[in-house]
Amino acid sequence: MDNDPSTTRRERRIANRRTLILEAAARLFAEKGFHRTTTRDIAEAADVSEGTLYNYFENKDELLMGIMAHLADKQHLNDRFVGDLSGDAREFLRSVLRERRETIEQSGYMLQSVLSEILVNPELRERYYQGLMLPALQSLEDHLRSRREAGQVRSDNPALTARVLIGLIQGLFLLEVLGDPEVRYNWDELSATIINVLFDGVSN
Amino acid sequence: MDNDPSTTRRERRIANRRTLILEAAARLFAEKGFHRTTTRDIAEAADVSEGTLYNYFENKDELLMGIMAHLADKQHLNDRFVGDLSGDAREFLRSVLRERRETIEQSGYMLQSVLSEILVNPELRERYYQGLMLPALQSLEDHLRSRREAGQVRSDNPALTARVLIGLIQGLFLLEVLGDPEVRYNWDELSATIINVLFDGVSN
Amino acid sequence: MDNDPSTTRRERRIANRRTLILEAAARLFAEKGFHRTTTRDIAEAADVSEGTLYNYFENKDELLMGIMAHLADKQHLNDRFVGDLSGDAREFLRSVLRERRETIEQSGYMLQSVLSEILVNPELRERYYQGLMLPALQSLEDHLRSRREAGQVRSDNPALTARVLIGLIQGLFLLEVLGDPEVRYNWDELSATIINVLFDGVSN
Amino acid sequence: MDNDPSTTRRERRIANRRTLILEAAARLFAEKGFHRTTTRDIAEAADVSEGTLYNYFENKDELLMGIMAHLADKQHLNDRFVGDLSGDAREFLRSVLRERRETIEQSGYMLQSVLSEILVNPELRERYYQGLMLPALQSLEDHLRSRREAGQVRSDNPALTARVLIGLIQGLFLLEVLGDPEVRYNWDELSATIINVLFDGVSN
DNA sequence: AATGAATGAGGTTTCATTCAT
DNA sequence: TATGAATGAAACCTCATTCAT
Repeated sequence: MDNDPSTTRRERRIANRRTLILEAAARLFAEKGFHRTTTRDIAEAADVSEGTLYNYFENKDELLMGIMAHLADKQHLNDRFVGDLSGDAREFLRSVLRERRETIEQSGYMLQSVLSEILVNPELRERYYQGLMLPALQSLEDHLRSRREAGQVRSDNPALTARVLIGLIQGLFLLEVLGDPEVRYNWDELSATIINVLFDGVSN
Repeated sequence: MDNDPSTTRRERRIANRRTLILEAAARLFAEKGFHRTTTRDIAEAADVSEGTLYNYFENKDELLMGIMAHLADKQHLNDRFVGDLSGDAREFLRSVLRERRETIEQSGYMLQSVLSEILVNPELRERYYQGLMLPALQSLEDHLRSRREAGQVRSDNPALTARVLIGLIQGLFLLEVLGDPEVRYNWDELSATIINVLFDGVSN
Repeated sequence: MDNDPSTTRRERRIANRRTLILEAAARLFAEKGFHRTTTRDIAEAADVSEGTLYNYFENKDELLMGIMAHLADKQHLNDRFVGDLSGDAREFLRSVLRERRETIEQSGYMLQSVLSEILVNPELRERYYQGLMLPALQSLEDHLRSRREAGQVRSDNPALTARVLIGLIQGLFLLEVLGDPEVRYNWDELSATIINVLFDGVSN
Repeated sequence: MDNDPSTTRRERRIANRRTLILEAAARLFAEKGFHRTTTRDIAEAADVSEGTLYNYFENKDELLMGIMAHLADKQHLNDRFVGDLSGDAREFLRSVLRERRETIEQSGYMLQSVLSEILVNPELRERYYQGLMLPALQSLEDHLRSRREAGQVRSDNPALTARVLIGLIQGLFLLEVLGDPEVRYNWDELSATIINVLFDGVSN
C-alpha cells in the first residue's frame, strides 16, 4: 500500500506518461515532420493506445503546443542565467555557447520539430516569438546594455547586437540540422571562432 | 503565326504556366505549409485545373523540388558574384547583405516554403545541403581564403568563419519570418551593425 | 443501523440511483438524441462515474429499454383506468386528454427520447408496439365496444376508431415537440375542439 | 457527339447521381437510423465511392437536409392542391387521404428517416416545422376557413381544427411505421372511418 | 493540352466498454 | 461499490492522383 499523501504511484505514472508521449511525439516530428507522423505512430512509440493520447492531449496540435511549452520552460531557466554579470564578457559568451550546445544535444529534436511548423503556421509562430524569442532577445539585450555601461563591450544598438548573436545561434542550429559536419563535429573550435570574430572582428 | 524558331508562343506560354504554378505553390506553402496546402488550392491560385498541375509536375513533391531548383538557380548567380575580389572587404560584405535583402524580398516565400520541409525531410535536406548550402559555404570560404592571402582579413579557419556568416544570415532570415520588427523594418541599421561587429568586434 | 426488513437504506439509495441515471439519460436523449449523447454526458448529468453506469445497466442500449419499461409502467396504469365505463362518453374523452396532458408534462421527454429511436430501430419498435401501443389500442377498442353496446357511441369498426383516437394523440404530441404554439399553449381549447369534432363532426 | 446545348449526357448523369445517393441514404436512414448508417453503407448502396458522396454533399448532415428539401418540394405541390375548393368537403378529405397514402407509399421512408432525427435535433426540427409543417397547417386552415364561409363545414377555430387533421395524419403514419396492420393493410376502410368520424362524429 | 469528377487509402478523433485500484 | 484511465474499433472526412471526355 502506498500511502504517500503528496504523489501516489498512480499520479506519478500519469505525470510520466504525459512526458513520455511528448518526447515520443517530438522525436517523430523531428524525424519525419508533424504531418507525416500519424497519431498511430506516436501511440506506438509511446507504447500507449491511440485513445490514450487523447486523454493527455486534446488533439494532435496540442502535442506541438506541449513541446513548445517544454522548450519555453527550459529557455526561461537560461534567460535567468543570462542575467548573471559576474565573470568577464568572453567567459559569458563561452558559457552561453556551451549551454546552448548542451540544450541542443538534449532536446534539439524538440526545437527541430517545432521550428518546421513555426515557419508555416502563423499562430504557432506568434506564440513562439512571444514566448521564446522575445524573452531571449530581451534578456540578452539587457545583458549587453549592462556590460556596455560597465565599459566591457562596445555596442551602438544593443537590440540589434542581440539579434546578431541570437540569429547566429539559430542559424548554426539550422546548419547542424542540415548535417554540416563542421558545425556538428567541430563545435569547440567553432565556438572559439565565434568568440574570436564577435569580440575582435576579422579586420586586419 | 509565330515563326520565331527558338521559342514559339506556345512554348513561352507553357514555360510561363509552369512558373505560374510554381509561384502560386510556393506562396501557399509559405502561408500555410506544404501539407496544409492542397493541390486544389494550388490549382485555384494558379488558375488552372487540378488535372493540369499533373501535366507540369509529376506529383506534389515535385513542386517542392521545382521551388528548390529555382532557388538553386538564383543562388548560383550569387555564388559567382561572391568570386569577385575587387572592392574592399567591408564593401563586399555590404553588397552580400544588400543582395541578400533583395533576394529575400523577391523570393523569401520560396525559401520559407522549402525550409520548413527541409527541417523534417531527410531526402530534401540532403538535396538542399548539397545543392545550395555547400556551394554557398564553399565559395564564401574560397573568398575568405583569398582575402586572407591578400592580407585583407584575419581568419584562422576560413571554413568555420564562413559558417559564422552564412549561419548568421540564415538565422536572421528566421527572425524575419518570425516577424521581428528590428530585422524586418530596420535592415539598413542592422546591416551596419553586422559589418561593424564582424569586422571590428564588440571588444572594448 | 436500518433494520427495516423490506427495503434497507442501501437498497433505496440504489433504486434511487438507477432512477436518477434513467432520468438523466432520458432528458439528454430528448435534448440531443440517443447517439449524440455519450455515456460520459449521462454520467456527468447523473453525477456518477462512467464505470458506475455499468453497475446499473448492462450497456447503453439498456438505458433505452429502461426508459421504455418506465413508460410502459405508467401506461398500464392508464390502461386500467380506460376500463372504467362510469361517466358519460364525452367526460371519458375529456379525462383521457387531461390525463394525457399530465403524462406528457411529467415525462414527455421520456416518450420523445424513445420515439426517435423507435422510428429507426426495428427491435425496439416491436417492443414498443407490443408493450405499449397494442395494449392501449386494445383497451380503447374494448372501451368503445362497450360504449357502443350501451348505445352511447356509434362505431362501425371500433378497432379503426381506436386507431383514429390514438393516432390523433400521438400526432399532437409530435406537433407539440415541433414547438407548435397552438398545441403547446392552448391545450384546453384544443381539447374542447377535439371532443367537439370527434363527437359531433364538422359537417354542417 | 452529344451537342444538346441544354443538358449534356454528363450533366444528366450527375443530376441523377445526386438523387441516387439521396434515395439510398434515405432508405438506409429509415431502416437503421441516421447514426447507425455509415457513409460507407450509403456509398455502397448508391454504388459510388465514399469520396464521391462528398462531391455531392458537404457532409453527412447535408444528406438529411437534402432529404428534407425533397420532402418540402413534394409537400408544396400538395399545398397548392389544398387550395382547390371545387368538389364537396368530404370529397376533398377523401382526396387528401388518398394523396397522402400515395405519398407515403412512394417516399414514406424519406419521412421516416427525417422524422427520427427531427425529434431530437432542435435545428432540424425548426427547419421542418417552418418549411413543412407550418405551410401545411396554414393552407389547411385557409381551406377550412373558406369552406366555413361557404357554409360547408362547422369550425369554431380553424387553426385548431387544422391541427386535429394534420396531427391525425402524422399519428397514423407513426402507427403505420410501428407496423400496425390495421393501418397498413386496411387503409381504405380506415379512410372511410376517418371521414365518417370527422364529419359526423361518433355521437349517437 | 486541359478539365474536373471519381476514387479509395489513410488520417484524426470519438466513445462504449473494461478493469485495476 | 465506485471510480476513471486505458483501450481500440470504427466513424467521418480529406486529398493526391487518375482518366474519360
